[in-house]
Amino acid sequence: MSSAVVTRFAPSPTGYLHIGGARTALFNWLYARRFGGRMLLRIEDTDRERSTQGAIDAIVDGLHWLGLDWDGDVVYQFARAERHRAAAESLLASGNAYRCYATPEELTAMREAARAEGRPMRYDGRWRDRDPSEAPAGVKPVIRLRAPSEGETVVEDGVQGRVVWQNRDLDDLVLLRSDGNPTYMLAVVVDDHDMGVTHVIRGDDHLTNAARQSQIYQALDWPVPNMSHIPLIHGSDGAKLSKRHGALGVDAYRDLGYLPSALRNYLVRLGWSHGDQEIFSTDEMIAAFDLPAIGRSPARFDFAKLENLNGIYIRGAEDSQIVDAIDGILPALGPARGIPAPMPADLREKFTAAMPGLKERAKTLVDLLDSAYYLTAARPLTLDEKAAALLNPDARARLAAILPPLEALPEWDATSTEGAVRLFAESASLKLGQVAQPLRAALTGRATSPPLFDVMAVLGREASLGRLRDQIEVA
RNA sequence: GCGCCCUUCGUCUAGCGGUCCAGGACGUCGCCCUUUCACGGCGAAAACACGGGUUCGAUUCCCGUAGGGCGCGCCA
Repeated sequence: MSSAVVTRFAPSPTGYLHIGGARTALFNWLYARRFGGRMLLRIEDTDRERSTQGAIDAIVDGLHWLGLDWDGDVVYQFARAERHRAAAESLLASGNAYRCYATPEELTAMREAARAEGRPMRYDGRWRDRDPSEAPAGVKPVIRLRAPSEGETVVEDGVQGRVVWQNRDLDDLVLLRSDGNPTYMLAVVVDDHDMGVTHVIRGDDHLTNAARQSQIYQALDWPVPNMSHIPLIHGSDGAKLSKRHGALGVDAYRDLGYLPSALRNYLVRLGWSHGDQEIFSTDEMIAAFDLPAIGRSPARFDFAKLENLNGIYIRGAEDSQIVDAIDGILPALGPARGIPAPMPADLREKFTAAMPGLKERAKTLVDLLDSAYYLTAARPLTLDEKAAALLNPDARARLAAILPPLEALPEWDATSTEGAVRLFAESASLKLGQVAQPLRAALTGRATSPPLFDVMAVLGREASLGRLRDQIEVA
């Protein structure tokens, strides 16, 4: 077993963990788990201007929430700058790199001229073979890779297949900046090598980088890891996923009421498939996951399908798990609904009691919270005009007439709500629906509301039939 | 502009030369279940971008065209 799989997830901490990154992390995680390997986490914080601790925390939290873990300590790329510099120096020493004294202004002018003349926008190699003695005074050089100018660079991609570039189309990339800091391109290669990464799985926006990185590996005389470039996720209009599409942080999906299990399932099926199977438990995904089954075309993000999956996962979850999940998003959603952030024990009890009915018809936790409105509604509840209108005059009169005698009815068993409701209806010589509709409206104050049985299940635990009557004032 | 990648129902996809007048899922529509909303069941409409090849035979292989995407920074 000399080839144990090592994958890595390497986000740059310049924002939240977005949905595309989450999928990349998931794929790396699945691949490592599938082949008994390890997944490492590396924070690419070499851009000191844009990297923040808040972003690092958001990424770590996001991974935790999604249920993705990593092996070993987190590697911080910036801390390894010395090692990267050494690699650049060795490349200089071996003649595989050279100092370039072109100034940023000069390079910008070069690019603009190239664009204007319709030529490829590449570095022209003006310092590639120039004698260092010609270096202008006062200009700090960068170190560039002396990339092969002829022949081709080939990447045997696990997803894309064999991809070939003509070396003449690839220019001499910068390895070390003039301030002595490594570029991403150098750092990635050195880190992946040092960390023993065997499989690089990332978005296909890195496909071109794969060619250039291959050249660095070759210059360093290191073996090139297996590369797999997975297609990007696009918005519903086919354009690159952006804020307006749902390129939200995973924390936003959590607050939108999605379950991590559902999001994982949705994400794994975006670009990857296993026959006709749509629902995968974590174990099933691990057992079935493989790179060749990943498609090569970009997938559009579809909230409707995510919602459907989420509903399936909500219905299939344990009641207590759903309550826990709700508790988790209360800091974000509770205040607006008047629910304190750790849920009080008594409310938790009500939620749990109502959960069987509640989760049956919710697509998101937010839906569920909305339809559980009656759990926290102020009592007594009034049967307002709107609600009363739902009851036909005849039924309304009979309901009003029958209310007092309800006192005489036996207390119902909270576990047999349906029976109690039927008893209630029969006492008033009304059909079940005739009672249910207005009663539900009264209890929730909403047009579309949770089914009567949910309401009763909870009220039944806290009130006798008689006390229930007191909670509803028929206008 | 140059390079690379992609192209099956609205969307995610199955299909790896004949089993395909193309299968599954979401969504949509209809019916059933239910005196609510859901859930569930049944059913319907809905796709191989276009043009050339190769082949006895192309959704499947090759080449173009069109369309889309990504990259082309001393960002990552």
